[in-house]
Amino acid sequence: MDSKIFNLKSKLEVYKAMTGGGNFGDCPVRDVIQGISGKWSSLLVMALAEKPYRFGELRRLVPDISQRMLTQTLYDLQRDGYVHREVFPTKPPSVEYSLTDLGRSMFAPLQLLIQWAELNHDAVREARAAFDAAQA
Amino acid sequence: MDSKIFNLKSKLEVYKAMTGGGNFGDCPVRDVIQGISGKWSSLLVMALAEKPYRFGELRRLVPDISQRMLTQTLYDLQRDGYVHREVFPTKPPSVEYSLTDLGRSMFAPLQLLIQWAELNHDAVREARAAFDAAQA
DNA sequence: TAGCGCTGGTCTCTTTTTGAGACCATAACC
DNA sequence: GGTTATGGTCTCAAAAAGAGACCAGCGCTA
Repeated sequence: MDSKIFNLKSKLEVYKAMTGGGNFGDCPVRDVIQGISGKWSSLLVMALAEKPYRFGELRRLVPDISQRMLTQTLYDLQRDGYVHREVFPTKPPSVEYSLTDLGRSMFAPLQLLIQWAELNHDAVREARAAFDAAQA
Repeated sequence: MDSKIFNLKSKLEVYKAMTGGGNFGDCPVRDVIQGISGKWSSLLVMALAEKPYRFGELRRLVPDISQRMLTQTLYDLQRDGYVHREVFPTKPPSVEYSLTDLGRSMFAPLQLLIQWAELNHDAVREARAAFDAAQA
């Protein structure tokens, strides 16, 4: 009932006003963040932010993803309203995925995080190396 | 082989294997993003951005996290250079976790994503409901 | 002095998620 | 008739996450 996560949220009202009433499953941050923090979500959103892609194109674009996870991640992104899925009646039928307005809206802040990642990749790699060296 | 955190080492081994194999090197974004896109990472970084916390405080603050995952997530965040871990020789010894400069730097864009999540939580929930209704 | 709790973890066991890869129906093309 | 391409699904193994017992050391206190 009185989740401490809500307390955390309260303490973080430095950034926003406190919202009343909340319970266990109602940690908005985690609810939303978890939907886009999957292993492949950000990568796929990043790709679709560039332009719409078809299933096979995405598969070739992100070769490390398994077909199964590509299907599932796109399904989840579609369910959360970030991605639009359209089937074209060609033969064989092709399926195009594109960002919705909500998806584009979400990509704006996500892109900043991605830019940070690109800029600071070396720093993170160095931190890892230093940490592993210290542990050995 | 690191005897410490015996049960938690597999992720580390994967990291090492992939770093050695060069797979992650091909995608800096995924390399970094994956480190902060874990289920609990953003929540813990968010908490530590407010002020340093001790292990037990974090556990009480985020009661849904298991002690095991709290240990591991903090370990991973420390390894990537976002979090500093300091042991104080009190009795019993207490451990304080705080953000590093790199962590604070990363939190800046992360915070924007969190703010987006708070603002658009309702839109995402509605999208989910609509999708589920359409599927039924 | 024998229990009890607090500290920050670790260990084992179970469940959920992810990964690897085979399989499928369709139809055009060779 | 076999090959290619489409966008998937299905199964099984491996990895990650969750639940909860356990641990050592010290202070308290009964």
